[in-house]
Amino acid sequence: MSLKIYNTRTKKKETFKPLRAGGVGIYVCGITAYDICHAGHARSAVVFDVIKKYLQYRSYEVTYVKNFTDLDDKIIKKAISEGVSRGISEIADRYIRTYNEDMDALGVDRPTISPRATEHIDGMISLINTLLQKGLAYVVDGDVYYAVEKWKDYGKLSGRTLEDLMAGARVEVNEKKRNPLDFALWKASKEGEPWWDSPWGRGRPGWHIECSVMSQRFLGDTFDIHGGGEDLIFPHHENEIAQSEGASGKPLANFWIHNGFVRIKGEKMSKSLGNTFTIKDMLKNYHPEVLRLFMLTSHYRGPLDFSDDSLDEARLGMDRFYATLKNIRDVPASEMDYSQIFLEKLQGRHREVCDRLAVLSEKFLEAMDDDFNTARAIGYTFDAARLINGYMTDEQFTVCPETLFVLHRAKIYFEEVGRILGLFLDEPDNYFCRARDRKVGESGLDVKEIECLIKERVAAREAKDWEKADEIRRLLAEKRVSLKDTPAGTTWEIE
RNA sequence: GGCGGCAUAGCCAAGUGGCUAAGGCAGCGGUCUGCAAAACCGUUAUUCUCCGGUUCGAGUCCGGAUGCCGCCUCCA
Repeated sequence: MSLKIYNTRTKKKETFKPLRAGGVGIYVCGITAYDICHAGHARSAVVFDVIKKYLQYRSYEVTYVKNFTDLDDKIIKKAISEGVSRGISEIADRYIRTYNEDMDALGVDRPTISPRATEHIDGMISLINTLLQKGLAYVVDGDVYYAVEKWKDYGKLSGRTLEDLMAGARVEVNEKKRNPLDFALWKASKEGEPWWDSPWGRGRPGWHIECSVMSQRFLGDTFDIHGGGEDLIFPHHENEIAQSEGASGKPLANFWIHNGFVRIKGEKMSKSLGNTFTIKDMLKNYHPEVLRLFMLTSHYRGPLDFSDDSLDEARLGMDRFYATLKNIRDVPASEMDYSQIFLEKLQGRHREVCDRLAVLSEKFLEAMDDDFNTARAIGYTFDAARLINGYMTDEQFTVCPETLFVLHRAKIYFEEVGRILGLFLDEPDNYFCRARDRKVGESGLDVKEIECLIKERVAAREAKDWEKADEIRRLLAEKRVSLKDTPAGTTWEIE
């Protein structure tokens, strides 16, 4: 089996081969730290987190670099509007902190390296110098521009030619530029803006140059995977290629991966449309793994439409998984020893379940190998849940060494899948309590009162006083509390 | 205007030219259950927006039409 990845550069799925056997270098363009993160940031982060986790599962040593843009017009604007004393770094620090909180909550692993643009100004100046020496850039009044006409491959990532771009030019008029498509590598600072000394006077870097410098610094001239949201294909990544390849003469990245956008009611979610919702808001209403499951049940390259209904649906799916996990865990394993059970010795249903689980496990990996098809992979995982539920609710089911062996296998299956997707990491009881407690908080109900009534009902049921039991059920139902009688006792939740 | 993507059941969503078009949610029938819930079993697309073409064979490839969306301006 080999991993295939869709490469934006070639518009094809290609077999993945790392430059260095056993190791993979990934660079993903990170956030500009000037505001609270929204669902779009979450999607991108989760997608690349799963890609990273899967590569690690496949035994690659992954170096994952994701930058923070901590120097930018929007940050400057925010600092000015807030009259912040320490300027842009205070703004950037604040939003980097909230970003990290959000990512930790979502179960997104921290990157291997998270460099900040302002830490690499020297590198940017030296890269711009190289581009000037190579005749790919020019200086005008303290600004430095990249001359796109001098770079033969300009447009190769986004599939556009200079003529295409000219034809559709919606570019601001800037008389300093020789070609309207030229972009700034360095900008002379205006009054009140942060600045750094450079051979071209006091100024600050353009947007694209930081990624060229930081990726080269940590991953080398050429590395394996470069990723980001699909909106970055043009101009950001196109310009990165022009800068990096123009300077080094070597390909920047072998694979370009771009995730699709988050939408609301069919429209792109974006700050300019004002239809964003933040990660923090979503986490108030949903378990983080519900959000992950939702994002991973459609393919990373396609659009993903967020709505309360679709998130609620994802929650039901997640409930299903955790119910299965709870059932497995609640089997009284006690002291029963199954160390003498081996797959080869198993027969009948036990053997059949193990075999089918093994097939599902294989199919899961096949799906992941096919351009990280998490949607299909999760489909097989639902099959596995049904398989195990069926096994456990069968009337022949009894707790015995064979059963424990099979359930142990199931547990391993879910752990393996969960490690790759970043799911099933919570304790089942905790998962359900979190959901319930959240609702209790909203409804203002008294937990002690509810549990007291449940105790009464349990007693009534033991006395086979069905009338009283039903009366209590009805009483609680009026408060939107629904009861479930299971072999392990009565549980409750809020509708 | 230039470039590109998408269109699959009531809804969400996979689908790599060839066995019966994954999976989830909702619905319906059943098993189980004191009732209920969960779970399980069965069922729900003779067909993949429409029209042509290539092929022994197309949801999948090609051309066209329609509709929706994105990039070309900061954006994940």
